[in-house]
Amino acid sequence: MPSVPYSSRVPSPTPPEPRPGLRERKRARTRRALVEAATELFTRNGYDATTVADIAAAADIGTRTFFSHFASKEEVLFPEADERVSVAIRSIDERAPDDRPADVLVKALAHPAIVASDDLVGPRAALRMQLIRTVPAVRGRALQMQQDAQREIARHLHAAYPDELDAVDAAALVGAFTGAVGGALDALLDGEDTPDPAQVRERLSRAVGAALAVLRDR
Amino acid sequence: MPSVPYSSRVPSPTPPEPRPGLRERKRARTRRALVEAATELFTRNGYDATTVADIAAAADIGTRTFFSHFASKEEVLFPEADERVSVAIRSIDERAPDDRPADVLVKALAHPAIVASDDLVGPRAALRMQLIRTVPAVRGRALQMQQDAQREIARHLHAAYPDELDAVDAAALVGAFTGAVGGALDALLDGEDTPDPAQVRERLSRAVGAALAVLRDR
DNA sequence: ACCGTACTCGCACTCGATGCAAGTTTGCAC
DNA sequence: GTGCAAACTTGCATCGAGTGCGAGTACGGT
Repeated sequence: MPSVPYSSRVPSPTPPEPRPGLRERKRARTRRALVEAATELFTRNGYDATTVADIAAAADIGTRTFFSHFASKEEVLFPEADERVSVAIRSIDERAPDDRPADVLVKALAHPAIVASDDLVGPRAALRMQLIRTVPAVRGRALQMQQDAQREIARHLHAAYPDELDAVDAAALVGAFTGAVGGALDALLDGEDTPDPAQVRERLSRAVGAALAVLRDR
Repeated sequence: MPSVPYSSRVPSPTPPEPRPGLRERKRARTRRALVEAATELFTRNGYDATTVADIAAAADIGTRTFFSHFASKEEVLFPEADERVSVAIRSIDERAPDDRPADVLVKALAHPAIVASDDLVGPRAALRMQLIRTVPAVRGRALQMQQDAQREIARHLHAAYPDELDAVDAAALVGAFTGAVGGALDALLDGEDTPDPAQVRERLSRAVGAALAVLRDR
């Protein structure tokens, strides 16, 4: 199995890991070194001016090896799986008996792990957001990941309400929600270089609420 | 001004074109030849197996010239500006006096030019849709275009209702709408290879309606 | 007929990405 | 420990997308 990033060989669905093992620890360290080197170089010299060879060299790793950890240059900006997706999934699975589909989504959005998510703030997240807004390749990748997340969530929502929502309805509902959040976030961060997290969250939930309200009583 | 596609120099907002001129006609013909050659080759051999050099050769044009018509290989799949965006904009500008913001969007969605849009059907559109679903680079590009469209529409909606919708609220509202449509469409075309246009449209509007209804009475 | 400009196109080059075929290291038996 | 297989790293060669440059060609206006 050549050319496919090795990480994909170790899905590790539920942690039955009594001990990571030396090999895996080394590998993780290398991976981390690449992420850090990339962050540093992107910040200092910019995304386009930084080559994959630069990153590998800075991490003291063969250029070829970079691609056994990350499938592409963009990938190094998204080293961890999106926390928010799994939170949304869990919100669906652990729904209250009398929750309507839309309630589940609203509650997921209010979930602590989502509200407190560092995806919007934090040192590396700031760089990520900036690059998403300025580098086409990165933006494209981010949008793809968002669409994948939507599909996944819609799948679960449909499974949770098989009688009331078919697959298409569920996708439309999830799309409306994530679309509202995404649109608001996009507008909200438009001119900002260092947004205040608390303020963003406040403004975001107001805007989403307003959008849903407008839809409700039109 | 090298390397920037020449087409971007000719936005031509409103047609004051008394005569295209030989030069422009030639250029347009070349462009068309490239699109057709690309369509043909993509269909026959697949996207990845077709190089830009192949396309240019098939159109009997220098490889270098391809990039003076299209900024990238993906671009050749989207030769004309998205009709739907301008329709949505026009729907906003020509709104009825008592239309609420959401009404405007709903009406735009029902607009003939959108309902009858060949973006989902037609020979080239089918190829496009298939490649969007299978080739990451194409999907990324399509999603970027959709986000650009959302921003544009939100900007106009905000301008049309400056007192009731600020920029963020407008973006959230438009995001909810387009998200619902996009999500439904994505799910709807999931397994289909040759979807029936009429049926798609019918099912689509039902799903979007359902999503909005669910939001309305949650 | 003349000239400026718009466009074409070949050439050389950079960079991201991949196949291949060694090497090297780890995990696991015995 | 010894030995072996699998996991991982790495250099090398190669391909294709995309760009700067500079020379050539054709159109458009005078």
